Amino acid sequence: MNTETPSPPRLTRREQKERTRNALLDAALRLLEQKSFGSLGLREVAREAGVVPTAFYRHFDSMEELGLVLIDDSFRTLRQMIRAARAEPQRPEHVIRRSVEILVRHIHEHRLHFRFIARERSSGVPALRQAIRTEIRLFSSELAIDLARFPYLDRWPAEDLGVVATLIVNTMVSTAEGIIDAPTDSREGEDEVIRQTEKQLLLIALGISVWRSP
Amino acid sequence: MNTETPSPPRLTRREQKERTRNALLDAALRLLEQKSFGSLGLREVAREAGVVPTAFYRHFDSMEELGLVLIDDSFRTLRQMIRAARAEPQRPEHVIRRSVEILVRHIHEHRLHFRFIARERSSGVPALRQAIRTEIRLFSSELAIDLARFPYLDRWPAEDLGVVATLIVNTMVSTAEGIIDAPTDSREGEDEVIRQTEKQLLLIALGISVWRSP
DNA sequence: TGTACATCAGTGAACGCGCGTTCACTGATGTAC
DNA sequence: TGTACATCAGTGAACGCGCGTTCACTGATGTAC
Repeated sequence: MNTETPSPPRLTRREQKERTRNALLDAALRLLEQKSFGSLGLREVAREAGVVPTAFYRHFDSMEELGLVLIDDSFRTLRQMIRAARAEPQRPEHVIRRSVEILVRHIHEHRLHFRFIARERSSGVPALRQAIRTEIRLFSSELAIDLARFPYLDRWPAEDLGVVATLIVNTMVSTAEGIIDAPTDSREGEDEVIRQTEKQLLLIALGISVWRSP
Repeated sequence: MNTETPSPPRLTRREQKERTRNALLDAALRLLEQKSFGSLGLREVAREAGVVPTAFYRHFDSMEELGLVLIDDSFRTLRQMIRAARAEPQRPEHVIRRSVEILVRHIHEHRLHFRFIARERSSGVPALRQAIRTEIRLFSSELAIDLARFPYLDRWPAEDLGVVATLIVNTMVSTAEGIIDAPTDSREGEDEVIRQTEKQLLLIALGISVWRSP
């Protein structure tokens, strides 16, 4: 005898709605592997998500709103990564290697998010571009604060810390782009990118060590 | 009495064709200020250029072909800039300031080209992205050769020169993006970008001066 | 627990529109003699 | 120089298609009693 109730509602209305919403977001992310957000259509996303076009409007007012949510999600996970990285104790001589390692792992785990951000950072959709710029600037500021915790750097003027932070973030962004575009199967291109990034960061660190603010 | 022939053909067929072709390229560049190439339509470009959609096919097989021509044109003028810059004698202590100055002037003179390149560098149209990446890589290689002319650097391994060149080019790309997005009227944002770039390049130069290849 | 009603996520038809591409054409420019 | 023909850049009508958005709907889930 089957003791389970015959056909209990597996999902509440709320859960089902959440599920469809995520299906739409995931569908968009998947399609964004191949094309830019500006040329991505509402019907296209709905089709990929397996719902009828009009269902889209139950979740988002427009494609732009969906795009902003994607940006939000992308940076949320990125911030989680940073928080985790900050929490673990770092021996100074390993900071570079370890930071690059964490970044690379995170890129692999959130490849689609990173690809989306990298692509739309300079895109033609003003609202998205603006939102991403703001997040990256925020990110630089936080890095500047982290830098100020290092001995010697703690006496630097905020402006110079900002300049250095921006340079480091730019380098990290290039790294991300390099890894995203490297073919998934071969690890060679990726290892090359990693070595190059480490050298670049080392060069910057050396520059910092002899810097005298003009 | 009018001594001029009444209605001589002002333009040969060839010249007229060239003119329309340029009108199409210019129209596309103008439209690309507001949107990405991937979402730019053939009819849109023809309309902006003042010709009928079908006339487009007399000049390009597809939008993609037009895009590749735009990339070609953009980098052609960039290479002219570099050649001119290389020709003038540089005193080492002014290299950074002078290089940034030249770059900034060139960006102003070819704003639309730069905006296009900056936008499509990470875009969703694979053929264009690929073409731009190739050009930028070429550009880095040339810079690496230039670097090898400096005393001290001439004894560096090619790989390390490449790493440094890439870092410098990345920084210059960021600068270009910053200047392109700064509002045209106010010079404040732009001056800030310039100062920041100079500091970043100086930091890199300092790093170079104490670098020992591991 | 059972019933009667409200809510609302997802459906399906319909709309007007701009798209890329085809085709036969026109008339000014170019060329051969 | 003049004439007769060839070339071909740009035209305009037409096509089928996918788009974003509207609307009235359905039927399962939620709620009040």
